[in-house]
Amino acid sequence: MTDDPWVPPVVLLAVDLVILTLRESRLHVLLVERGIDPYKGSLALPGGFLQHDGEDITAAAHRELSEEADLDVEALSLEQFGVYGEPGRDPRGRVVSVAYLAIAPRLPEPSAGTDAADAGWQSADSVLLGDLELAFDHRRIIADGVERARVKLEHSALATAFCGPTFTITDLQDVYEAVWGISLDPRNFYRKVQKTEGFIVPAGTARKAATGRPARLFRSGPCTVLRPPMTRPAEAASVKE
Amino acid sequence: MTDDPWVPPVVLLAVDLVILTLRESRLHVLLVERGIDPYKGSLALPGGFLQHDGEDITAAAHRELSEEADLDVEALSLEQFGVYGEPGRDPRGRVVSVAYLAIAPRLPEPSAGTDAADAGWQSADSVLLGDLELAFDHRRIIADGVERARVKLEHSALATAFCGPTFTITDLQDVYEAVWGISLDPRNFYRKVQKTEGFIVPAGTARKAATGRPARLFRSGPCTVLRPPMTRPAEAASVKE
DNA sequence: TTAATAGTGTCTCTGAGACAATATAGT
DNA sequence: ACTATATTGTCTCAGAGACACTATTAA
Repeated sequence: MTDDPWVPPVVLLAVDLVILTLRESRLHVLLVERGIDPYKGSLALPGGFLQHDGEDITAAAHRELSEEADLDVEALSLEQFGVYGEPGRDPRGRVVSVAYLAIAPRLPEPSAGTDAADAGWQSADSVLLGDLELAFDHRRIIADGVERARVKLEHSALATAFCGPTFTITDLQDVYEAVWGISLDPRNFYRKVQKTEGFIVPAGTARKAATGRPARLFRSGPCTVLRPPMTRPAEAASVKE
Repeated sequence: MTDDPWVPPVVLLAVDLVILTLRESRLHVLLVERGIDPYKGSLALPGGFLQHDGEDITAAAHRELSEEADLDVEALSLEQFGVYGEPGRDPRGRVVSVAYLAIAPRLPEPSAGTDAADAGWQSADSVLLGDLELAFDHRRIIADGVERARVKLEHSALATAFCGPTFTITDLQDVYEAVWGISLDPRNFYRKVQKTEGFIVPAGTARKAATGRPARLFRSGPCTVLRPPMTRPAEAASVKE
């Protein structure tokens, strides 16, 4: 064993995006089908390696976000929530992946029945509980990301990021119910949300559905931290419906 | 411009440890003096590069923890809380650092006045507010780590990790006051802590200080998640004392 | 007895949970 | 009028905050 000067090992750095949205009042996550060989054909999170040596990690996450989904990147919430670098997780070598959580509002349908761009949205329940084949350790990353979203809904105004620019209180309640996987009392929810200063601000009256009283519209307010927080019921590990 | 096959850039991966403890009822962080040239002589967080190519990141954090402080690694709480990989943060090249938060109980003094090993413990206030010269972006990492500790104290039983195997309720209160930087009512604290099921369990009676009624001793209980959480007062950004 | 710290009791107010009642639209 | 949804009230109970009081030790 010679006395070579020690040099630190290098790793490949990647970003993975857990992009969540609501579809039919259920939490969905954006997945893509891998086109190249490690796990080719399997579903995986959007993401990839740093593009060039000087690219910032957050910038890479934003870039992937605008590549994979073509969303208004600036308006989206995007937050780092974990690092995954277990030695064996990628057969190509030592890959360390920084995981980001993004929340997207319900997008307008790509076209008519064109679920080609739509194919990527998968129900979070089926991904987490089902036997869907996922690449790498992406099932765990999704689980961690969803859990992070659940916690953030308690303490921040993140829920409004699931909605469009304006929304009704019922829309907002749907977000909480879908992400937490439980049912909430509409009356208590209404009271709570209204009382929380700066969470949502009025934005006119809606002309919405076919039947029933029209709901008031709101847009997200200035406050990002909810005080007091939204309280998640104790049995919030049960599955909805 | 030729059509070379694109290869992803590589980075050097490091871990940095924010090790917190209590000394004289004030929050302290462990810093070391850098011996080699980037920022040589400045204070920095304990940490370093991965040692070999197959080393797990968490394992590297544990290794650094037992190297820098020689603490009982198994007993310590150690949790990843962020990634710092801005391109310009290290003059040596592209270094991405995974930050860990560790909590250590008050250690027995290294010897008599031997503050050689003691020199590393710096007051968190002076580090965050002061003009102490810190290497890299370590001041921000410390700020993020301290903030993480503050939040975790609300929702988990982390506070007991600052104490020894047994402690009094006043000891525990000191932890909350030091980390949050506020004063708490001893009577309400007592009631709250006692009522929280599984947080702390009795462990005999103390024979403690020179004067006053001896306090009961406790050890940390089985519950790690506090329900309901400890509520941090609103003005918890003010400085204590 | 006094000093010093440990621990208990009480009152009030806010906020969560359960649930009834009213308002406003379309048909 | 009837149906469906939105919005407002009311009651009760748990828990936080403020504060007075009792208990147990050493000197």
